[in-house]
Amino acid sequence: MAHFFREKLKEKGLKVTPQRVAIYEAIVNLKNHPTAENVIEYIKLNHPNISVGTVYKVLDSLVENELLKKVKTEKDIMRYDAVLSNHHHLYCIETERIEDYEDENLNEMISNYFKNKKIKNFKVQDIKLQITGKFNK
Amino acid sequence: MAHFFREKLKEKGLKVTPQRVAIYEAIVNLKNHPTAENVIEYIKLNHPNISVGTVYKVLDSLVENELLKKVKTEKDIMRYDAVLSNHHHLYCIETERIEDYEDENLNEMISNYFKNKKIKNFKVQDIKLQITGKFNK
DNA sequence: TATCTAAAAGATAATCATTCCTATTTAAGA
DNA sequence: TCTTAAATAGGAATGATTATCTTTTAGATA
Ligand SMILES: [Mn+2]
Ligand SMILES: [Mn+2]
Ligand SMILES: [Zn+2]
Ligand SMILES: [Zn+2]
Repeated sequence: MAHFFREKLKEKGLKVTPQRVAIYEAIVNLKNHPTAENVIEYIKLNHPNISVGTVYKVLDSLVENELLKKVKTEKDIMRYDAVLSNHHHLYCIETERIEDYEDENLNEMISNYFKNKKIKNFKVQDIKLQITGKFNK
Repeated sequence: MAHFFREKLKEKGLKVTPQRVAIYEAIVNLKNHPTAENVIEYIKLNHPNISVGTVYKVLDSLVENELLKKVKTEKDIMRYDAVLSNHHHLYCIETERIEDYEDENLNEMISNYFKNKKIKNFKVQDIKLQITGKFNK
């Protein structure tokens, strides 16, 4: 589980520290694309002396090294994602909930569409859907 | 130009103030989905006494009343959009540039796709593409 | 047109997520 | 085990945003 992560750190020349492992596991376990604060709260249970600055620095460096991604939101609080595979997001219009949405057919349809239809003056690297709406219940 | 805006304010029961008009025009003219700071800088040219708090308050209330939209980003600085029609965004991976992308065929294709393919436990209200990549120079 | 008043703007302090700084600790290679 | 560059802890600083309080004003009314 954390083995993949340790290997990735080594690949990138980053030291394997308990803080980095804990922060990564927090993101994986918390689901719902947690904030730095969510991560700190979660980690403090088992790792009470972690420093806030460390959490922010680690999150930043993991994003930099492509072990995490940031999620685009309309808030000034950053949220993080441990799912690196190509997927989309469901944004709840009444809560802060953000869920993953995987859909291989959709990916293919969009990728086909942009194989023909080029956008002028723009080289596409990645396409994600932000699907806003309401969760049932 | 600003006539539409004045009418909309009245509809919503909001007073038509010079500050609101100036802020709205700033967003329209600046393009590139400006930040509050961009707006303040722009407005100060013709309206030197505007208060920072007013700008934030007005932006908030215009979003609330659906005269502006927020743009989703990975930064803790909010950006605003005066284009209300259904459109997508091109995000530059190396600069802060965000451009509008309108594509009626694309909208139709996606809308058709989700007419059949329902997402379980989720009622879709709006779908936008965030297209990341690079602008040609 | 002058008067009235709730809403809005201005000025400035407070908040709080994030960043910065630096002394101390530690992962990991020799 | 020793060494050292990298990382962490702890606390101060930053800066976008929000809150508070006073003054002004848009627009309704007489
Ligand atoms: Mn954001
Ligand atoms: Mn901030
Ligand atoms: Zn995700
Ligand atoms: Zn736009």
